[in-house]
Amino acid sequence: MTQDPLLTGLAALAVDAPESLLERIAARWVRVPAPIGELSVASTDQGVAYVHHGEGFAEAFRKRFGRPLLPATRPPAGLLPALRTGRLAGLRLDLRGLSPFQRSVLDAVREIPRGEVRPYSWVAARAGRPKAVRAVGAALASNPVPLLVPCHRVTRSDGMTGGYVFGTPAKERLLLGEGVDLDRVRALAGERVFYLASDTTGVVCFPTCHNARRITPAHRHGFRDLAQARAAGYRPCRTCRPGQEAVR
DNA sequence: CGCATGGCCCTTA
DNA sequence: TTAAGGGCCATGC
Repeated sequence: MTQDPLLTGLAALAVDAPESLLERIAARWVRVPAPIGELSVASTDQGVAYVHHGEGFAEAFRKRFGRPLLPATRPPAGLLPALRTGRLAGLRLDLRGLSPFQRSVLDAVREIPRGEVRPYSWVAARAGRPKAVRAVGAALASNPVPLLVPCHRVTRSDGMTGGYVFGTPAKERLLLGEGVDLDRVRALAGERVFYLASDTTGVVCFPTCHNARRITPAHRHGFRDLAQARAAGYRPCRTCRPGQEAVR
């Protein structure tokens, strides 16, 4: 018998745990529709922690988080709109457990607008680690919340699609669904064009930047690298911010 | 111009 | 503690 108040308190909890304790410890899961098929989504009391596609959701969750998993009665607030519109407003994410580097990578990825793509090197620079390009790839490979943090919008600097947690084909389907003209990106890359400039605005952009898409053909100029664009008198677009990545 | 090869750096085993 | 390897990148034939 102990009179220790802490121990007696803990013993009481074990017998009669308050609902809040369960919610602190366990995660809740739901299945929701997405453009690439059904997703399994796990949330804690802090927000969405895990998005899974395909088989083996429960096993993968247990292996990664090691906490109890219970069914939820409904999707967490903001999840369905976020999947539909790509807007995260009103949706909380639980990204505890990620390293500072991973978090800064995901923060950078969240800057990429729907319908546009950026290179891995751009993400590395925005995350404050311009040379950690491969590490960005590794960090995105373990992105716990794909689609919500849109890592499918990060593509290779040579114009190829690059890898994806849910497979490259899924990545391409998502991008096409958002209106990214992958054929055009590839055609430009085939001509070694990775930047587009407008001689009416004097601005140079990534090809998928919404500003670049409005350049009239007569005023459009393609560049292989930013140095050449700068030499021709163009300054980087303040929206898509080319030049945060390493020079080609 | 296509391919190979170092380089880089964060994570995991 | 260290070593190996990854959703990459730039260079050099």
